[in-house]
Amino acid sequence: MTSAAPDTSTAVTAAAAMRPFSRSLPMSLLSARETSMRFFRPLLAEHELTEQQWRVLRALGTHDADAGPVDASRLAEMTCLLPPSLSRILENLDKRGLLTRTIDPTDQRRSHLTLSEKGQAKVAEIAPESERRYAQIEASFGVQRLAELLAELDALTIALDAHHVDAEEAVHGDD
Amino acid sequence: MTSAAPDTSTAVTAAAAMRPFSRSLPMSLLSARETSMRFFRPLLAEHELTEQQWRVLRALGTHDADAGPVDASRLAEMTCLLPPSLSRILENLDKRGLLTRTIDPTDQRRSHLTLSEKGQAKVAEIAPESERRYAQIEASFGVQRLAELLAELDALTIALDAHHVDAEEAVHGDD
DNA sequence: TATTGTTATACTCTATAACTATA
DNA sequence: TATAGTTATAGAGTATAACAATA
Repeated sequence: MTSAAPDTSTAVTAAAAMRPFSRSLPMSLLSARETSMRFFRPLLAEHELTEQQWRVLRALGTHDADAGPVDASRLAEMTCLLPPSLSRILENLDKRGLLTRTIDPTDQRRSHLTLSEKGQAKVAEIAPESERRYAQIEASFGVQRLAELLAELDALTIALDAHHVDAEEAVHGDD
Repeated sequence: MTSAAPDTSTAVTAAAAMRPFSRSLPMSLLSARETSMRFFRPLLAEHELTEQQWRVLRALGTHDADAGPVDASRLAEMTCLLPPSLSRILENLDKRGLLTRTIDPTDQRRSHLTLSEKGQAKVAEIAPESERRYAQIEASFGVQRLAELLAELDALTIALDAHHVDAEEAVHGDD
């Protein structure tokens, strides 16, 4: 190679130095999520629910009451939704009568969010078919194998979250 | 239980019968993706790229030329984008001079999509810092452990995709 | 007649900032 | 002063259908 080589040789080299697109974690996670969501999207569409609305209903529907009441901040974290997005989803579900909001007596800024009876019925209506489709996923990949994959995914999330908590503390540490 | 039991008892039971929200595959995949994307979002924002635009650049940048040219259909599949979304992203990248489109001589409906020199330079500019952040993920979770997780994710995607290919064939089988 | 890709349309979510009410 | 939650705003992607050009 001589100095007559075009500038782009650097670019090509550097791009080629990246891990292949197909072997990147975010992409593998997205592909896996897309293929798994394909099992559920038609079902949600039948019930006129977006994925995000369903996440909220589902989170509230299976929330363990022993774990304390759910407020908007906590629900946003659970469902991977930003507060403004959640706010509008809650407004929508509230209008449809699926949601009950009660103000926290000890802190009037907070609301305790629960499913209304209608909301519980909606989840109950969808649950059997949802579980049936989930069982197809388990059957295709193996129940045990899927359980191990879930455990690894959760371990990854915890490991990486710790990373960001560190970063956040560093920011506040400047105060 | 008597006939006096309220209707909602069924609802509550069925909702409780669902797997916990935190143990559902789509949710675990989403959480894992969110935490991993947190490593890259600030970087992409610095370069004024959305996640989806970056997926396209990245797919084209590391595409193996031996695997044949990339057309829009194939790129949509690779990047998990719907054709209309991809169409606008390509328009955007084209306007920014990052993209080259050449019409397939053997089928004039198709375009062959590649990075322009500027596009290659853009990817090369971002790649080192992107790889640095990826290395942090590997360090947090373990290189080997992450590789195994990726392999399982890809196996899952293949297993579930086969499911949908079957379903699609069944539809066309009615013709 | 089917396929590739774009355009049209309506809706939803994302993201950031600003704001209100409460603590 | 800080926090919980909503509202404002701009922008982008999602999803379906309809369309033009090509095969």
